[in-house]
Amino acid sequence: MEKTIVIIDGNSLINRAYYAMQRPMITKDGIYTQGIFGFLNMLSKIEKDYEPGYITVAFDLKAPTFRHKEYKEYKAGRKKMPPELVMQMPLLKDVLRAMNIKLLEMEGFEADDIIGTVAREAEEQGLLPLIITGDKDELQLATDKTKVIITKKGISQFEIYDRKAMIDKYGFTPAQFIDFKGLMGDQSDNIPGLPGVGEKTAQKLILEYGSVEELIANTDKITSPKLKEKIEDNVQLAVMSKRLATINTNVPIDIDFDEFLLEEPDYDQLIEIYTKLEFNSFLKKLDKSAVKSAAQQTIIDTEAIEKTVIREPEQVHDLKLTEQISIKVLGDYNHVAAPKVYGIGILSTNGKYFYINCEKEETLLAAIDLFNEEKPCFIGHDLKNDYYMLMAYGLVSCSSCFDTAIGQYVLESGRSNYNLKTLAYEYFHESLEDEKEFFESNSQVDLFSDPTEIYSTYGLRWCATVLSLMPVLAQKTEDENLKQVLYEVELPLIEVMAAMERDGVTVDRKELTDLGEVITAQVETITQKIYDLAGESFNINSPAQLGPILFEKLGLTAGKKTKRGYSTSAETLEKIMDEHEIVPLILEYRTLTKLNSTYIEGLLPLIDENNKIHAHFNQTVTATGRISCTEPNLQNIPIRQAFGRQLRKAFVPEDDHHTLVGADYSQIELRVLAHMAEDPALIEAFNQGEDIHRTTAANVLGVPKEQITIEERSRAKAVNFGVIYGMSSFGLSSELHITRKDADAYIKAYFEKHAAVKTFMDEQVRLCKEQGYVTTIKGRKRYISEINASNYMVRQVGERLAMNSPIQGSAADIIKLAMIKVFQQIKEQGLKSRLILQVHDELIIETAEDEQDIIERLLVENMENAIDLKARLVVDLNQGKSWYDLK
DNA sequence: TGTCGCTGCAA
DNA sequence: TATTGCAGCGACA
Repeated sequence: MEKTIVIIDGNSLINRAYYAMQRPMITKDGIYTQGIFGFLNMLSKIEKDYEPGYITVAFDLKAPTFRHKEYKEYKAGRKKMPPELVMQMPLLKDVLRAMNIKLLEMEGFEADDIIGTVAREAEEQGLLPLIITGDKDELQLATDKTKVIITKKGISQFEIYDRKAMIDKYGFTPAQFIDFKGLMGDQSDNIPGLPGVGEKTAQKLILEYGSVEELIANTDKITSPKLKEKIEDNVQLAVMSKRLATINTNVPIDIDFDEFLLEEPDYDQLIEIYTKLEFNSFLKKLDKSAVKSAAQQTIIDTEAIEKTVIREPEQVHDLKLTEQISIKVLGDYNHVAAPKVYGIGILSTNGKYFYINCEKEETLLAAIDLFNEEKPCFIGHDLKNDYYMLMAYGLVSCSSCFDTAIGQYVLESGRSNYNLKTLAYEYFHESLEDEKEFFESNSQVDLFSDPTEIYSTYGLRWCATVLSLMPVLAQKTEDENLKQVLYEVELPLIEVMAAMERDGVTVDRKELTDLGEVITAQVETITQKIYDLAGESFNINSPAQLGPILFEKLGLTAGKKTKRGYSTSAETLEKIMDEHEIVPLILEYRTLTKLNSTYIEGLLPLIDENNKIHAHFNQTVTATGRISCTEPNLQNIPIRQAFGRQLRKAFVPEDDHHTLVGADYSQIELRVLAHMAEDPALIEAFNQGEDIHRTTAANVLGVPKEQITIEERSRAKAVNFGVIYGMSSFGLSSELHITRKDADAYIKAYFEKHAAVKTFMDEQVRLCKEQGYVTTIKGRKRYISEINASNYMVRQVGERLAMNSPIQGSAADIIKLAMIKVFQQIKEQGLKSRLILQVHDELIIETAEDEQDIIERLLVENMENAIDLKARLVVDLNQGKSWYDLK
């Protein structure tokens, strides 16, 4: 049987792949990969579909080819490959070499010519050539045996041509395709062709005369005098164009078909490069045993571990724990009802595994007693979950030795997935089933069977993976100077977050529903008015419906456009407030429905039977180091508008014997900036207790502070914000509704008065470009791959991130340190009060009546002294019977 | 049902 | 064409 030989046009295919990908792919180290990724996908599809026996990839070299010698302008003016793609070329070649695929390239010739030569010789050897390219020129190589695949839209679709298919589609043979192109020319290769002859005329002439030569010999038969003249005047050009378009199938290259035989890849090399390129999906497809043996680390072998299942409380008391234990609590919890614990898996550092079956609550309580007495240091993955469940049953001692999710987070705060399964694969090339998969593949149909075995085994696999990961991550964090942020900030914070979640926030259900009713009534009235004014009823929430009504039916002035149509954002509508009375009504409708759906309807189902909301505080979400909050997000409860602020009346202490005490940092980010930039004017202003925005205005405008108007102060405030965000004149101008020129002038004036700030910002950008990341006060890192992008806009984004992240991230470090101290002291002093919320620069403690003074002092002391800054930290205190009163 | 774009809330 | 988030809704595959 004849064997297929796949011959790939490397440059063409990676180009297609690069532009076909919807979004850029980029690794943590800033390597762009989407071209390689698309190329490999295409390659794997071809290998699957055609099962070739031979394969090779041809590349162009930079050196000029014989075509350049013939025609200097050949390929002149062609758009250059973007650097993001250029940097992928050598990497692609590395991958292909690791796959043991022979690469072909030759000075003086293009990939086309090599491909043509290989195809011709392959046919002579009795092989079936299959050419893969995105370049239609190569259609001329099609024969009865040689097929040419042209990629279409993206890389997943393609068309396949042999000689017959060519004739069917174009009406002429592959050889005539060259003549066709000789007449028509080719803009992308800068082949001139005949002036004034386009696709249609060229097609007609070829069908009539068969070739360029025949055409030239028979110009007398051409009826159109103009066309005849054109051809006769440009005979040389047509001949040269044809020659340029002709692929040379006689390149003097040594071809040894044995080298093209499909081979096993060099696994070590391939794995190394896939890992570098973060091609986890391709890694998974590789031969498993080969992948595992190539992993640098190995996972603890669970088969070799001694397993003990414990059911009785007495047995728990006899357990001997090591100082550090890897733990996995198996249970169910959703934050609305009390969590259920099925069992606890414990893997000691001496290699013994215990599974505590907690079917009997006494057994669970005994385990928690044991933890509280022995105070082991826990090692886990997402330890907060384990703590949360155990705290519900009385766990107090939660010292965290390591958390592999958080370890990875400090190494790489930008990623979206910290699943243990994912990390196990990345570090050990080991496939670990997640909980769902594991239980699906192991659970029996018999409902009465004891699930202990499954839980126990799952717990062991989890703990073993965690324990295997810990030393690897510990070493990496040490190598990257991340010990401080990990061990002093993030790990001690875990139990604080778990406790905040567990204690929850009490919500006055009635306050919420009452407000909801008021809103609903108002929404009804407004809706009716809007329908009347519009002359029809429609979905006001749908920009797609609202847009046409406002800007077509009512003829209001349309502002910005979005991808889908008219923008109906508040910003746009505010500009046309006076054009029609429907506009303010729509804005009001928006405000009210937002409050209702997000903050009333959204909140109510999350209240548990004790009137508490247990939000999820996430420690591994933000790229800067802040905490985030979900289900619900309690960090964006309205405050700015008086009406929305009412919602805060629903957030109350759990009973009459408690009050809420809130403490917020005053201008923490600007103080951090003052400190990091060592700006004398800012430091002085803060340490003198001045109103910073007023002082900024006075400095920049050169006017005494007393004379600064409200307006001037508010502008200075926007500028101060702008500085933190990595200000652009465009951003400032749109914020302040002033011209870019004025914004520019303001920024310039600001940086003249605060030269140290300017220096600091420039230095952050410079450092980031040099090392790829920026750091905070506690050494937290943020990698910013955009910083060296060739695209101006992307690079600008990178520069702003480089300026903002150290500030935002340091502020996050500081409040985290304060939270840890506050929490520890509440615990040490045995206080009844509880830290229940953190909102980036603010902490809220549900305070027992008789502890108010001590809590207030504790908050101020620990927050203001969390860290020593050149611009001192100042905390404002508030207290009240609801969150609303904390103002 | 899942995903994306738009919109809007907070620091 | 200013930083970090989360969520509801409508539209669409």
